[in-house]
Amino acid sequence: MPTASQALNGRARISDQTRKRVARVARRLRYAPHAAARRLILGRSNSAAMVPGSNMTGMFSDLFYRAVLAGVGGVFEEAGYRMLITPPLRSASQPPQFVEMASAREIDGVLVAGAVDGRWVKQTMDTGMPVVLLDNHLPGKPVPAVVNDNTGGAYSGTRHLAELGHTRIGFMGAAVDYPFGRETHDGYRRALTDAGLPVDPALEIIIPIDAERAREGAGALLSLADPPSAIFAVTDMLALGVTTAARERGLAIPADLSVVGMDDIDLAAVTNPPLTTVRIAKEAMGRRAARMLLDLIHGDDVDPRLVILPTELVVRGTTGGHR
Amino acid sequence: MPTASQALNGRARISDQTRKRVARVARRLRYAPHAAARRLILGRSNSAAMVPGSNMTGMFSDLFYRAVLAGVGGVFEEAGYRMLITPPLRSASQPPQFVEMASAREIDGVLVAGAVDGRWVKQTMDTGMPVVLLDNHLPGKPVPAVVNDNTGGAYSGTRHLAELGHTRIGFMGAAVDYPFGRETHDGYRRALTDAGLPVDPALEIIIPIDAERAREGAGALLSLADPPSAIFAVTDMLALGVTTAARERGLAIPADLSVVGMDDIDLAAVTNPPLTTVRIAKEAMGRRAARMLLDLIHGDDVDPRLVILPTELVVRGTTGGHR
DNA sequence: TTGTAAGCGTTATCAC
DNA sequence: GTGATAACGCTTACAA
Repeated sequence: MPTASQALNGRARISDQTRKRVARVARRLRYAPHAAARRLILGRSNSAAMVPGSNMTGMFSDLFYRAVLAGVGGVFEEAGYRMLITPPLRSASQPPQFVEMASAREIDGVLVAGAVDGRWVKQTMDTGMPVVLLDNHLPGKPVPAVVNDNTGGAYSGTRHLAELGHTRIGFMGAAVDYPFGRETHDGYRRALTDAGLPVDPALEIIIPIDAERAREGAGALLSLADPPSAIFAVTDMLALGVTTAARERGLAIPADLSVVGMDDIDLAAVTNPPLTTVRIAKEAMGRRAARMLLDLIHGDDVDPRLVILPTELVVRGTTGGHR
Repeated sequence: MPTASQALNGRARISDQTRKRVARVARRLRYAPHAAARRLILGRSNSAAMVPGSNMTGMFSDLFYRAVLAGVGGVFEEAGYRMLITPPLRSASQPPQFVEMASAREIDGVLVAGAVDGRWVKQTMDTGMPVVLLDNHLPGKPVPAVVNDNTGGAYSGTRHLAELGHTRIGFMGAAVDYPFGRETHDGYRRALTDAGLPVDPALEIIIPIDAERAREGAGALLSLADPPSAIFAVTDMLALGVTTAARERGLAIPADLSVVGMDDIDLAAVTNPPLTTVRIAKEAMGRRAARMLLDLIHGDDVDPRLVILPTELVVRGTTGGHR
């Protein structure tokens, strides 16, 4: 029996002939090793949990996380690791599924994407289970994390509008309870200040990420007595809601209203007109976080603990000079 | 050691005092049983794989499958089962992750939602692993499945329009490679025929499920020399694309164009005007499929193998009489 | 009521 | 280069 194991796993001093014979028989018998038995003796499962944070409404459908997931999946697959996605968080009082999976040693590590209660993260790390945060970080806590430069991204999107001559620039922010919301807001305000523009709270609106809500919100902004001539939205979905609202009011884009989004989802390039946006390195985020987790699992120290990925302004058709 | 096991699992003749003492110590030691060891001896893992079918790519899937997932998750949680979601299908030639997980006995059953290559389903079932299909069925194969009455749903949506006096009723179908596409098309045509209306292929358009594509497609239909006065779309997202296109052309809904969708996603009730649609019992679909899988896992026979859930026409504000 | 021994399927260790 | 043996952590039969 050990011979078979050795042969199949390509481990040790086994003659080529035996190896082939074993392989043939295994195939004929449709033999597949029992995962539980392997992980019991090996002490690892070669799998990790991918946890959709509570801000992640859709799962795969969410265009943002789909790209992130592709990055994570690619690295895992290459490393022979399996990614298990856990269901959306359940009844708040009970520990989420990943906590149980971690304490039962079903997985070797945890990757949390987005908003999560820090308590569960701590509890999981306390058992020695590696955890990496993605698109989120717990300020002040030494939890390894990979995030986008949200502040810098919002800054550059807003600055782009200011440089085009806009002086009344609206802000459509996200009502989410993880740093993304605050950081984008900071970036927007800082850009205004640096451009010598006043901050006007009347031009700021903060809503859940949802194209329909964005449409309504944008409608409100555009109905102002002194409406903005440009709007920075913190995600492309929100920006698309803004363009819809503008269309409904007969406003031409970018002639009457300039719009900048953030993400650069696939859809952004093919809308009419194509969306000017701040590109987030989504796949890179996923890849980086996955590698970090793998390093942690292998016992290597990761440095730095917080990786901040730069954004890139992509100027397309929804922004133009202020008349 | 066995005493501890018995005490914790509430199995046998253990004194209440011992039981409590064991529980206290376990908590203090933060003891959690090792999943791999348990499933090795018990022969089951109390977990099942939830597989997102290959049609679940775009954002449409979001709202539809979220509801389905809620149904599945509820039943599983109640039964003490864990649901593991596998990543979207990878490079086509390799077996998808659920096949490997099944052959390694990592899971006790598989729930596939949507389009899937029948080959992998067969291979999995051949190993004795229970499989249930959800929102999909393999015609002619005895794979247990829970589906919506797509034909009947499309029929009732179309008939509703015919009964309102519309004689030129457009069809916006889904280009997907699982029965849903064909079935909805059948239902539409049958309703026309039964209403004594001619089938005009010029009024039919079949596109990927995507609001943006629907907008373009609807634009084409509405630009016809003799345009339809009503459109039946096979999903709410498509229907929403139609209403957007109509708005762009200055058409009033329902005065100038009646629209019916299918799904009844949450969004449908709050659009302006609210969408008339054919409601799919999404949560019930999930619950039913989950129970079926659990029965199969417990060795019970399920009967019938194919469960077809009825739809319900929900008349709201996007349909009106033909002038 | 409790403790002892066996065994689930795999791999690592060690004689042969 | 190959085969026996032990061990991973747990649960279940069975003996005390």
